Amino acid sequence: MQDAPSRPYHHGDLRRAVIETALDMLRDEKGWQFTLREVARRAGVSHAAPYKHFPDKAALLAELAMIGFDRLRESLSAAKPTAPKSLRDELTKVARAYVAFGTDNPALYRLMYSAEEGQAVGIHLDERALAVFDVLLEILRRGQDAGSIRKRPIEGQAAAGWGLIHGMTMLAIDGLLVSEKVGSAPLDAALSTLVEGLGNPAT
Amino acid sequence: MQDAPSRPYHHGDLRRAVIETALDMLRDEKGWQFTLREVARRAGVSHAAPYKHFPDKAALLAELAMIGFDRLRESLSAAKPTAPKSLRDELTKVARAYVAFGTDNPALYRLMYSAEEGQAVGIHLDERALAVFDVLLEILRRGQDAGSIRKRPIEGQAAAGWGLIHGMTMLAIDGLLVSEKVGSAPLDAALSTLVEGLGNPAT
DNA sequence: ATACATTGTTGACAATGGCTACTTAGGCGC
DNA sequence: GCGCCTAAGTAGCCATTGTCAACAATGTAT
Repeated sequence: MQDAPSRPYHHGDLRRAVIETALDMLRDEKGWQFTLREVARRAGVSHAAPYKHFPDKAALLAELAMIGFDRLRESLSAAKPTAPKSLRDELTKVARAYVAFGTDNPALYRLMYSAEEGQAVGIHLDERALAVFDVLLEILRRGQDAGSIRKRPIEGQAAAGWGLIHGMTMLAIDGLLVSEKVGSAPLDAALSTLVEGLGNPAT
Repeated sequence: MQDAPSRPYHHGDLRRAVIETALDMLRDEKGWQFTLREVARRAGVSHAAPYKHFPDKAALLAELAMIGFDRLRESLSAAKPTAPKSLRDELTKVARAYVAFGTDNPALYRLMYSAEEGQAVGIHLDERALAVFDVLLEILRRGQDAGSIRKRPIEGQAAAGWGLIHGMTMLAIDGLLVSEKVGSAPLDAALSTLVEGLGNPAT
C-alpha cells in the first residue's frame, strides 16, 4: 500500500490516492464520518494536501458517492444472469446483489443515501445514479413486454421495488433483521412477496 | 413552556424539560445531531445541568428514540380504522400513517433507526419498539385467519412489509421520491404492489 | 537559466463539544 | 438554627477538525 522509498515531494497522483484511501476507510469503518485529516494521514501526506485536489470535504464525499453508484451498477450487471430461467429469477438475483452490495459496503452505501443538506436529491438525479435505477426499470419493462409482470405504470412498480430493496438493505446494514422479528430468511421472504406483487397472476 | 419569572435556582422538572426541548429541536432540525449544550441553552439552564439527569448524551438519545416508538405506535393505532372495509384497506391505512410519521418527524425517525455503534439492535428489541412491529404482525395474522392474506410464515411477510414501508419512509424523508424516478404517487403504487404480494389471490 | 504554476508542508485559528470538577442555592429533617 | 442531600451554576480541560495562509519543492515552458 505505502510506496516504498523516500516519498518524493510530489505524490504524483494524490487525487486518486485520496479517493482510494477514503474508499479503504469506508470499507473499514461503519460510518462515513471520517475526517479529512485522517484520510491525509493514511495517504501519507500532510493534512492540508487534499485541499489541492478537492475544494472541500463535501466535494470528496460527492465523488465517493458517485463511485459508489458506479460500483453498485457494476455489481448488479454482474449478477444479472446471462440466461435467466425467468424474469422473476432475474429480478431476485439482481435484488439480492443490491442488498449484498449494501451489506458489503455499509459505509459507502450510507454515504450514497445520506442527505447532505438536501444534496442527496441532486446526487440521485445524476446520470450515474440513474443508471442504477435503470437496471431495475429495464427488467420491469422487459417483464411487462413478456407478460410475466403486471401491466401497471412502471414508475410505480419501480417505486415498490426500490423501496423494498432499499429498505431491506438499510435494515440489513443496521443489523435489524434479527430472527426474533423477521424469521430466518427475511430477504428471501420479502423478495418473493415483492415478486408476487409485481408478477402477473395469469402466468 | 418557559416558566415565567426569575427562574428559581432549581428548575423543578428539568429532566422532562430537557426531553421536551430535545424533541422540539428534533422537530425543527433535519438531523438528530444536536448538541447537549444547545439543548441546555434552549431549556434555559447551564450546559452541565442535563448531566444531573442523564449520564451522557447517548442516554438522552435512547430515551428520545423510545418516545419515538411510543408515538409511532400511537399514530398507527389512531390510523387503524375502527370498521375497516377490508384488511387490505386497513393495512394500507396503517402503512400510510407510518410513512407520514416519518416524513412528519424526520429527525426523530432517523434517530430511531440510527445504529449508534450497533446499539440499534438492542433498541429495536425493546418492548416499546416491538409494540410497533406487533401492529403489523397483528394485521397480518388476522388477515391470514380471515383468508385474505396468503398463508405463509408470518415473519417473512412482516419482513416484506417492514422492509417496504421503512424503505419508502426513508426515501420520502430524503426527498428522493421525485417524479422523474417514481412517478406521481409512488407510495400508493408501492403499497398496492405490497398488498398484491401479501394478499391471497384466491380472494 | 529563469519565471511561473503546481503541489506539498507547516502552522495556526476558531469553533465545537462532551464531560468533569468545584462551587453555590435551596429544601427538608432534626 | 444546623447539617445534608440534591440540583443547578461556573469554569475549564482536552481533543478534534475544517479550513486557510505562508512557505518550500518540483516540474515545465520559454
